[in-house]
Amino acid sequence: MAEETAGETANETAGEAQKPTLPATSWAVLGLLSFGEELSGYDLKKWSDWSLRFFYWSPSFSQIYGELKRLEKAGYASSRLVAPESGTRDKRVYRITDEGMTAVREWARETPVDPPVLKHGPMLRLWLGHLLEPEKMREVLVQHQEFAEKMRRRAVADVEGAQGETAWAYPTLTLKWAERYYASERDLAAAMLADIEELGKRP
Amino acid sequence: MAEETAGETANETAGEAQKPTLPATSWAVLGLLSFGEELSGYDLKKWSDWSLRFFYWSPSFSQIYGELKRLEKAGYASSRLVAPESGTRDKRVYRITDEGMTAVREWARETPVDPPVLKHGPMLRLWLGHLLEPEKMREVLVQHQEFAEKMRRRAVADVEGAQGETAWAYPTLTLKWAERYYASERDLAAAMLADIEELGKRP
DNA sequence: TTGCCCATGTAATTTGTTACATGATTTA
DNA sequence: TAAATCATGTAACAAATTACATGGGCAA
Repeated sequence: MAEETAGETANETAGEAQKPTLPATSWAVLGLLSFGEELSGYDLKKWSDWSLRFFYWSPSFSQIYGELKRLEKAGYASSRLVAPESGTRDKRVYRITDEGMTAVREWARETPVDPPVLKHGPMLRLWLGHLLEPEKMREVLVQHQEFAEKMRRRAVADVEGAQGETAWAYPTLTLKWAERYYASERDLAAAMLADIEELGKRP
Repeated sequence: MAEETAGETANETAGEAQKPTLPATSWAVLGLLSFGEELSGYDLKKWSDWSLRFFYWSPSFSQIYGELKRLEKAGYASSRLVAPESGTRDKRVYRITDEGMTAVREWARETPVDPPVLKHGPMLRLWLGHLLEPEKMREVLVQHQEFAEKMRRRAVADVEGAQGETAWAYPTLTLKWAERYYASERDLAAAMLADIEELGKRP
């Protein structure tokens, strides 16, 4: 069986060096590098934790290290070892190459738009409402609501921090999107709480 | 390094048979079975494709088969082979056990609420706006908008289908949530399109 | 009567996480 | 001066996908 046929036979035509097809996470890491800084794996993790986190899950340290190796092998990034100055251990820092820039630009421009991946644990549990007491359902929703509000606030704070910096115009735009997204998520939880109330009244 | 410390040393205390800690996907599959039907892997995939899909990614066939084996080994589901009647090949069908019911109920009630996992490809690309022409950005957003509207419509259609069936009260509730969620997603894309327009006018 | 889709799985591979190892630096 | 924390990685493992194998019914 084909199972979600998404062909694309990775062909090795003639002698041309074949561009490897990278998963989205690689592009995310290369994207972080595309802003031009020379960064270590640790830096990248930290940065992705507070930027990508709003709309894209932040990969673990170990995966970032792995992706960096892959990107370097593909010629999309180069690295050098930084000698241990006072107060640091030696470490490897990465910088995007010209080919990397070309590749990530191409990816951002040409990749087909595909649906976001969502794994909404709270909704999964509410879908199984026949297994929970209404009280528990409310608890789940309230906690989710609080999470959403917390995220919204963070996005607001970050937007204010980046205000006016034209270099960060697009990241700022996605932060504004995040602000609205988490506001909506919060309101949707409230609406669902109301729906449950309603269901309880006239069964 | 501890890397996202989330301890929980899976201890094998004394002689008591230890409940295995299952990942969310297992619970999703067991949740499908918790409605009481006797179902094959294929059935489950189909059903999850049109129900869970709105708020939880639908696992592949092969993963569902794997989860079923695991659930059976854990004693949460039992299976039997159905002989090939006319027009069918022989197949294995699964049914939830009493222990499975207890376990999934316990999970739904007691598991800590954790944040949804989101991998929003379109936003990732817009975050990298410095790599795209505004025209391309608009294209991405419009396509995402169309996807969201399509999903919203499907949710609406499904809500209508399930109307009134009290057995499906909670699944229906989550469909209503999905309707609003995808409406919001669509509107957020529209708002972002406006923001980009704005950015273009006065740089 | 051949090609195609439904159906049921297993195998190989990739993606991603958690656990572990190591050293240096701050802080109690 | 011991413990917590920052920093940089590797190794082992788990989760999830794609590819492959197989057979039956149906439509051209």
